[in-house]
Amino acid sequence: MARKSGSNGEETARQLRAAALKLFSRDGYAAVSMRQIAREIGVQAGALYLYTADKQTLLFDLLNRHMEDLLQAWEQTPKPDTTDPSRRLESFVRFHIRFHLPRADKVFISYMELRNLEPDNFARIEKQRRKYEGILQDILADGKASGDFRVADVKVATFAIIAMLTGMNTWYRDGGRLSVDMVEQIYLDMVLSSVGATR
Amino acid sequence: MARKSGSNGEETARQLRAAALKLFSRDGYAAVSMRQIAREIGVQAGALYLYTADKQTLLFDLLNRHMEDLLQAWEQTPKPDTTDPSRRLESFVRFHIRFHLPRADKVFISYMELRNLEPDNFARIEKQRRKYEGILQDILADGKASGDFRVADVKVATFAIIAMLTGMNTWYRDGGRLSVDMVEQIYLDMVLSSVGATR
DNA sequence: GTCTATACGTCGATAGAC
DNA sequence: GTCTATCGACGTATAGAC
Repeated sequence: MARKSGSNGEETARQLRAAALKLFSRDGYAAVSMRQIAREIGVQAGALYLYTADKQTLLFDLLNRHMEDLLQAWEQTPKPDTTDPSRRLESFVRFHIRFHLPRADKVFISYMELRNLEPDNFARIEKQRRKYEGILQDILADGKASGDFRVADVKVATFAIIAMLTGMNTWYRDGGRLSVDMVEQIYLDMVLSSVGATR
Repeated sequence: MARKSGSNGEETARQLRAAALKLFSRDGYAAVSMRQIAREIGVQAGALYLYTADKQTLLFDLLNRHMEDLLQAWEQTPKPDTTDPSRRLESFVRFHIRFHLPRADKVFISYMELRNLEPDNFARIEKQRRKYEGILQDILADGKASGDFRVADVKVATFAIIAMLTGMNTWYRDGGRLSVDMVEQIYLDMVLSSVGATR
């Protein structure tokens, strides 16, 4: 199974994605060269092309994997055994925070480097993003219909809540003043309040 | 006063900033070349260096001017003649939306290109940003102290509200489904609710 | 699987003519 | 104030040796 030498196709491919993620998130896609990425993992620039068709594909793979992981993680999250919109919203908010907080780099490039995707790749990522937003949008729509939420516009509320939650990544740091649990509770309270959820 | 020829120092400098803003916001600082900017305003690349020391200074000037405009605009905004925290928060929210919505490009690069600032420049912009956030933070702290707001953590609430509001720029387009006034009212309601403001 | 070498283009910035 | 010409460095990507 494993190769005998210090090199291994799968392992190098993994290192390549890790190095690209690190450098893209720190310096930005356009500012990072294939030479830098190669240096980071200790190979020559030419060798990278054994693992990726080109730089653009490397970026797309990172974003695509991230969105697939996100959607799959939601699928596999146990759902509350209730139709109560407030409990469903709570479940979504807690999931969102717990998925996004430990993945700051991936979340960051998924937002910042969208414009560096070629049109076809951009469309594919956007489709996944809309699917994720649709989860929240459905919860808000149900809560509005049932009278549990006071929401003037479901689409706007969806954008507002996602922006609020994802903004957490810009300031949260491990070992800071607040624990993940505390932050989670604070944001949960604000989100529920913002849609007038009965508490 | 005005020069007689087709060229004019002040005017060219203005065109330079406008072209840089347009291209940086569309393609990103790192992806835009000085040659592209020069082509955009119809001069040669070398001529740009009459108006800016280098590319980095050009970026810093854009961000610095934007932050100065923001802080100055707030200074000049009439304040409600009341100490009611809800009215002060309303005033801030309306100001934020009306200032940011028509300046999508500047807001965008002020956030996206922060990492392309050299350390000294970054520190200066961050200082201005913190000053702006302090305005909201003070309002929330006062509202919490007076019992008008239910806010678990003032700093977190500040970040959450600014993220929610600024996120508007990622989706709002002129001539869309909702007018500025409608969007303003929707966000205002959500912000007030999120801090449990008495309404 | 990784290397060296290289093709070929573009970069930021400067020098000096006009 | 703008131009042309140019420097030296670096960019992505490929070819072919080992």
